[in-house]
Amino acid sequence: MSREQITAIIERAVRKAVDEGAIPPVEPGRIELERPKRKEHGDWASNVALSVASRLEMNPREVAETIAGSIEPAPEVISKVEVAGPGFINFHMSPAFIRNVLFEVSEKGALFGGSSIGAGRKVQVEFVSANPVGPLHVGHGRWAALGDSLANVMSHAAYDVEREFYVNDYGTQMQKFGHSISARYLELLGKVNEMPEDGYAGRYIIELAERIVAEHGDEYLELSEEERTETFIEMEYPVMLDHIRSTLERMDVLFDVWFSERELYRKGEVEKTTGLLEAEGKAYRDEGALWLRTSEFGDEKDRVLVRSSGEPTYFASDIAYHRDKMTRGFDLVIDIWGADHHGYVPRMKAAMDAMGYGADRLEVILGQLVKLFRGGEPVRMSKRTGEVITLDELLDEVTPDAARYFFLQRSQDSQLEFDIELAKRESPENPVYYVQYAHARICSILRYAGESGVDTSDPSHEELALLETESEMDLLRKLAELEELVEFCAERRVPHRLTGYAEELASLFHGFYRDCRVVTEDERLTRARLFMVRAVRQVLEIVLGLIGVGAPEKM
RNA sequence: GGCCACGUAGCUCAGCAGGAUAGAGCAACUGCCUCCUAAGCAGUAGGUCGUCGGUUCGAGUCCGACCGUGGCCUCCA
Repeated sequence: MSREQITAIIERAVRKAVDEGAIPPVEPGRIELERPKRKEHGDWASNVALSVASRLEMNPREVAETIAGSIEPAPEVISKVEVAGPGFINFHMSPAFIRNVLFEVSEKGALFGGSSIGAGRKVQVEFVSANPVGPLHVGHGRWAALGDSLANVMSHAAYDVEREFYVNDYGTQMQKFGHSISARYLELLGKVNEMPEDGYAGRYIIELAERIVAEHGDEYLELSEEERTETFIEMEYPVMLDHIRSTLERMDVLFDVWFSERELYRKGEVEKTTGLLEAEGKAYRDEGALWLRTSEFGDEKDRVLVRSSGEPTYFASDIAYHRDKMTRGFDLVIDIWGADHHGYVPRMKAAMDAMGYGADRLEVILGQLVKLFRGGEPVRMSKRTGEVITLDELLDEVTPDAARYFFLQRSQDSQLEFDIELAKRESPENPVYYVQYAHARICSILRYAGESGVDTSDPSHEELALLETESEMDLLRKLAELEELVEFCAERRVPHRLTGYAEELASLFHGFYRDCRVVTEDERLTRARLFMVRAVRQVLEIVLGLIGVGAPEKM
């Protein structure tokens, strides 16, 4: 709120200075306002004077003084305007204005911090989308945390968000899955059989085969390899899919839509899409294959849609899938992929262009991988033996809250080092507890207030003015930042910034707790502080909710 | 070889469309519980922001080259 107000005030001041001939005619341009890093620099700082002065080739300090002098007084909002440094104009908000945030939190409750920047925009976030041929690995956990929190924060910014999981239940990976089970099945029944070269070697495949033997004995022995593979695929992929779903549920990640690749084929969408592209001249035949002219849309070279064998590529069904997304009316589709798929981005964007939807309607977030550590020692993963730590195993050791918090802590552009020992520790080294503890501590204060029978009704404006110490004002200022934070995280797609804010807010609360006692003999001050503490609790709950972890009342 | 990301304190990382004296946690050291939760607080120490050049009034942030790490370069997914 106050950002727009101050921007408008600056614009008027610049115009006034120009009208009065104090500075030559100049457009203020886009006015940048930022939260200064240092407290002495006030609540907001603007560099208009710096940018205007450089265009006018004037002394920036003088320009700043002139603009600052033209600012209309608004004592109920701004207590002080000053020029500092090379020519910044710093704004100090009035304490009364700062305290108003408490009434806003009280009125809006769980909706506090919401923004309307995304209003009217229908967005889909597609993430995880693992092949249903095995358990989720730890990297999937990171992308689940990332996608879900991004969806949360975009929803809070008024985007109409849908979460989707694309089920790759078709094609090569499924065949490998079926073959692998078949091989283990034969092995268990004493038939000499070699595992397929590129099959899945994980222990879970053996478990699936063991269950089949236990339930069905040798009844599939007589089938041809092909029939057996088909049978096992149909029997077991729903099992894996359920498994994946329940793992995600443990992390409280729920999808609105589970979209099946098979359905695309069954409904003829893949064929229809490649046919359309060919009919429109966007795809052509060469050496028996059908190629999409992706090189005309920024890709390095053209890509195969349908192999010379007549088999569509994964790319073809992915295009059909994105075409389907577009027909569902999303203004924007965000795909979260593993960083190892980055080479795939230009061709998918090219396909969006080729279909006439425009590459801009697809955004791809590339999530970097997770490196597991245990007490500082890297946890080895071997694809050959299948000895990986699955997401489920991680969640057996680490609480889902800790896992989600750790996954979200780093920028998606950075590789994540996840130390299992650290995440397990229920101690101050673990930031998730630090934030949750602030919430629990407030709940304890509120319980205490309730038990001691003090008046907990809302304070008057006069009583609220009793909040005046530095630690109180710092805390109030931080509460007011939530809306900007939500907008920032939503627009830049950087949900990891939520954790930093949560820690800052918790830290300011702990500082306040040190300096100020809430429940005291002073009834009016007690009411004011209780009101503030309830607001802090509400905001912590909101932020923890966006991060996707719980807000415990006791610890 | 080409393309992409990353390189900031001993370690793991933030750093908000270029801004004022570069931040946090951990690890190290020093203090603080007759008091609403010490899962807390306060303090000390720790930096040529990979290197070199460029753009700018101003660069950790933008551009170029180089070095290092990881990933991808298939009619695989």
